[in-house]
Amino acid sequence: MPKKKRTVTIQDVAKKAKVSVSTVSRVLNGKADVASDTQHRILSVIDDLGYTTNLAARSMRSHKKNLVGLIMPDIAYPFAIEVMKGVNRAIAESEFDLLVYTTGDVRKSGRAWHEQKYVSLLTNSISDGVIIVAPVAGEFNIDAPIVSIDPLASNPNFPAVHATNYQGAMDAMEYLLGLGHKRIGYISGRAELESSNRRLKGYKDALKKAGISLDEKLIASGDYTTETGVSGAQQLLALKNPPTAIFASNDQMAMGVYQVAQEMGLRIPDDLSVIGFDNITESKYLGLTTVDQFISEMGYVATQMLIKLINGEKFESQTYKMQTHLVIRNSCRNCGS
Amino acid sequence: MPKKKRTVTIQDVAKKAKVSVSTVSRVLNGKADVASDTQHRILSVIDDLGYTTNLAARSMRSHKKNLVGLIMPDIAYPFAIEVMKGVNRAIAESEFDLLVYTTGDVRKSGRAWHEQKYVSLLTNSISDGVIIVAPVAGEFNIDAPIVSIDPLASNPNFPAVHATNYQGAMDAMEYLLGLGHKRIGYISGRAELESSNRRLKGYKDALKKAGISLDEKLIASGDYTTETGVSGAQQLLALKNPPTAIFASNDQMAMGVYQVAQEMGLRIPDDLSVIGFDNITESKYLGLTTVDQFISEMGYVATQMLIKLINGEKFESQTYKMQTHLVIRNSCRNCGS
DNA sequence: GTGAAAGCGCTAACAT
DNA sequence: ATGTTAGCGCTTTCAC
Repeated sequence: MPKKKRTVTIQDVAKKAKVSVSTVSRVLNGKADVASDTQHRILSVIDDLGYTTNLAARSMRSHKKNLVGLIMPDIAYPFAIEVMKGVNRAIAESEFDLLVYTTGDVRKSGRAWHEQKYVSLLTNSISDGVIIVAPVAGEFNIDAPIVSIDPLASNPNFPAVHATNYQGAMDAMEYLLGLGHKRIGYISGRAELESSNRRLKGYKDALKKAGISLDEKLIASGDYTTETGVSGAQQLLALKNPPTAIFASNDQMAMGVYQVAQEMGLRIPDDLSVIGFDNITESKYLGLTTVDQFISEMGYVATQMLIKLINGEKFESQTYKMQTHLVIRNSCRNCGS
Repeated sequence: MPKKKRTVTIQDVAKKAKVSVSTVSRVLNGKADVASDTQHRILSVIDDLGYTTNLAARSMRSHKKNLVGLIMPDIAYPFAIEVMKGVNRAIAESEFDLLVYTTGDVRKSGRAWHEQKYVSLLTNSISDGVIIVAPVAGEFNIDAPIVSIDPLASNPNFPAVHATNYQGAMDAMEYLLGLGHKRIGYISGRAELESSNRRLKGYKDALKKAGISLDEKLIASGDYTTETGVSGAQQLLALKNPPTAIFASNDQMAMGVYQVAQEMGLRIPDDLSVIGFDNITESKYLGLTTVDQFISEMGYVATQMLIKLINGEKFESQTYKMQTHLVIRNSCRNCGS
């Protein structure tokens, strides 16, 4: 067990195997024209010395890294974790490895800067392409493959995976309206994201369709964090004429609403119907109704898209829509009363 | 928005700013001795060109990467996610960035090989040190800083973060014994891990202390996955003289036990007491009693240890013990009857 | 089938 | 204060 030995290089292998570095390199890269005799010798030396290729050096020359990067907000964010699971699954089925970068809290300043930095770093340094979850920046001055999940509203430029956000919000609203609710509060998400826009539009259109005029006071603004779910719910429930139902535009905010309802002694769903988009956190155990989207699938699909891009394969669409799905976990006994 | 331009190098910056590459490099690395005039010129060129430094090239020369690697099992594994949150928090407070590598399913073959490969890759290529969660391999032929979380039993060689596994198991057993249980089943974890050993020893010692002789049939072997929780519970409950309580050596396996109990129509905890180590998954919503350990804290602490190692700081202990904590979420009405 | 040598983009002496 | 130059470890022509 040699201790402080310096890192083993291809030179060391070459020397010990009494061949040139180029021959070792050939073996390392599975080139055909190496005598199987030398091949085996080299292989055994590699094993002996415990040599592993220095990725940095390799990628510097060959420009092929077999690595994809995943850039996402702070992983305290459950959505990101779900995505990561899906990405991981696709990676396991591929020849690529995964590098994960987190940009820190969504609300922290400097996020956009981080994101830009990481994208550049990853693409021109060590990875062949990147997946960005809920990005901040809209453009990246690089031409390496990028796929985003839950992209910016303003950015139709590059491939992305979306949920059927509009339809999902409509489904949620139609459910609530069907129960007889007339005053339905809404807590919005990060305004710059497409998902947030589409969900809000679903909310508004559903009201219009039902012939209910929009009351701006019933819309609280949030950013997809539990904290804004709490503050949104407090704001809405403090109204003179509070809503009988609250549609939180994601699951984390729905949890915030749930907390506030508990504190105020409101029973769910009898005193207050709560519905959330996405289904990740504890909400499923608490019986909140949700619009599910198959988040880990989004990661899976995005990864497959990215790999195709990297390999230069063509594929039909630049965007992919995941179906959402209304799940009623709890029904209301005296709704709209 | 120039499209297919090849990647911008330090040379391009130097040329455009009419200085040498070394001057650019100095600016990039915040060296003092650059005229603030040239400094600004260079900075603005960098901005213009959208230049970012090629990490691979840099790390190849400087051997300083400001990156720590986290190597862990497939992230479907909830323990790993918790750890990652803690690591991420420590990273956010530091000058380092985080690279995450997953080695795939614990049960898949080739894991040890992957792990070795990643450790080498990460340490000699792109990161300054690594954290390994629940490792497979016991030794690594590199001398870069390594910290492990939930390490192998056989490996006192390098720094690690443990839970107070023995004490936790004792606490759990004393609780069950205190309820009057005489036949307590046990489902073991991945045998090669220290945590598994210590927990099992706690189980055995607690029985001995209570004067109950060990019945080997009451020990089912598992590997910390829900599947083995299921199979273990099936095995134990199929005994002629089945246990009245089951101590699953982690939370995921406790969930497996819970599932089996449900299927068999056993009420928890009245028909069967179930206790699990760790507290991560749904078990907390289902009222299972658990021995909590503050898993994300383990990630946090491990990261801080690693950073100290990287910076060459000395610190007292090579290992760190996280306290565990028995949480009774559900009490039993007719236990031991 | 194998070796020599150039060079990827960068940093760190060593010059000036 | 700035430029010149020698590599870091690897892959890849181009020889032989």
